[in-house]
Amino acid sequence: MTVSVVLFTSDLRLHDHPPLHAALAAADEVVPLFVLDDAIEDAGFGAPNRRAFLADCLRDLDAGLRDRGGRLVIRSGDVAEEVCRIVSETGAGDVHVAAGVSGYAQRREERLREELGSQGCRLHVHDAVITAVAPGTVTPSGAGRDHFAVFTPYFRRWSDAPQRTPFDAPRTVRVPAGPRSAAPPARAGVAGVSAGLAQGGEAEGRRSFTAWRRHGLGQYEERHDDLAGDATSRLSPHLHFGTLSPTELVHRARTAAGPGAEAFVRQLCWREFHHQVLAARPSASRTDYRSQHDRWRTEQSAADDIAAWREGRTGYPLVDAAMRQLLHEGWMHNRGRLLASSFLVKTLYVDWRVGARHFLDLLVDGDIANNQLNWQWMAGTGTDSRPNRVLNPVLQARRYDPDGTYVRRWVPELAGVDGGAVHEPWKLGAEERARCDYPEPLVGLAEGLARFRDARGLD
DNA sequence: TATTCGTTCAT
DNA sequence: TGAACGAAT
Repeated sequence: MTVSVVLFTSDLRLHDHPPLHAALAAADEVVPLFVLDDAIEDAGFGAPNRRAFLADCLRDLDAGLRDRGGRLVIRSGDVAEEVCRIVSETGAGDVHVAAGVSGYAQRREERLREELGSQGCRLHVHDAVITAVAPGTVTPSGAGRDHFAVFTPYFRRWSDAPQRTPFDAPRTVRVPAGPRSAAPPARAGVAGVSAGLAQGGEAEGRRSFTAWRRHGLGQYEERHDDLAGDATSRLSPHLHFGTLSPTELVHRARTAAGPGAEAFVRQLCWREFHHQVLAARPSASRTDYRSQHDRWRTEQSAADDIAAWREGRTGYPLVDAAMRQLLHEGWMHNRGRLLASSFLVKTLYVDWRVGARHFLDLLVDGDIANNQLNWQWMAGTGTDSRPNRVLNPVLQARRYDPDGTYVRRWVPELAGVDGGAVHEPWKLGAEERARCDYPEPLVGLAEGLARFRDARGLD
């Protein structure tokens, strides 16, 4: 009787799962294992919204495995130690895991390789699980370059890269009776969760994608930047936890075809672009990818401004609406993310790491590669070739929330102001102004711009 | 084969 | 403005 272990990480699904597929093909029995890693808690990355979503995912994965005659084995502690323990309990000869890109994932892989090797157990690291195209498989043609720093050429090459046909979910999974499992964590047991947090799990992810593909994909190109329309796929948490397979999404979007599908695939590629940058430069999660020699304002020197930004009371309605959506849902519209991050780094001139940390504390899809590199993009220290652009929240509001619906949805103090006037409450008459309990702008846009341009040494 | 240069393009 | 590419050298 041969036994293999499948270590689930951010790939909490049964459909299109190469490690599971390989393990089932080669062994009589498989131990599907998930380890709640103490290291993640200690590092402060166990944000309540993601822990709650993760709880949904683990319950659903366990349910899916039980439907197929198996179960999920859940342990907590140190990942490498727990894997080794399962290996010695079951006599497994092989461990399968998806390749990851973060520093954490790379260290985990190294430790597994070392410790399993000394136990005489083989480690199989599978590419193209967390991304459709594995980082490093597509590189610029010039010598010595290990990753793309510009999106468009990457997109072209990524689009031409071969992709496997998605695997079906297995019909049956035989799990040895021995290994004990902790009960799957309950979402209800997590404190501090956003009231409007989405539900996790593969079944929910597949249901969402199917519905959105039918009703949202066709108009995605025209509508994805419309804040009030809320017409994005909202699949980011499922991609983060791997309850949906990027390979399958690309495959099914390409089958659907059309401009909406192309625009959607392009966005999926942005995620992979950031993954391949981080895989090549793991330090970009903490330090400037391309330094502009900033002397950022910090947690200490800009405490009041930062608090106002976090709580959604900067006095700029669209920024505040976006920040309150984040607090309430643990998720933010992508256009809001760009605007809110530009405001913090460019207008308030606060260190991008402060903003990135706040987003990671709340975002259910909070992902090191996407979050940190998008923040660096907006800070002008990332891969943007126009590092000094500043988004004007009023102009952005006119373009992406022309009639103010998004603002009124999230900023109840302004719910009584009609139309686009809601974006400039400082222009309201004294009487109407007095009726809404809404703050004055934290800083003038011209003043913020001057500070930024001065700090960057621009004329 | 390696370097340079013009062109394209950019969340 | 700078990255990427491909053509020219």
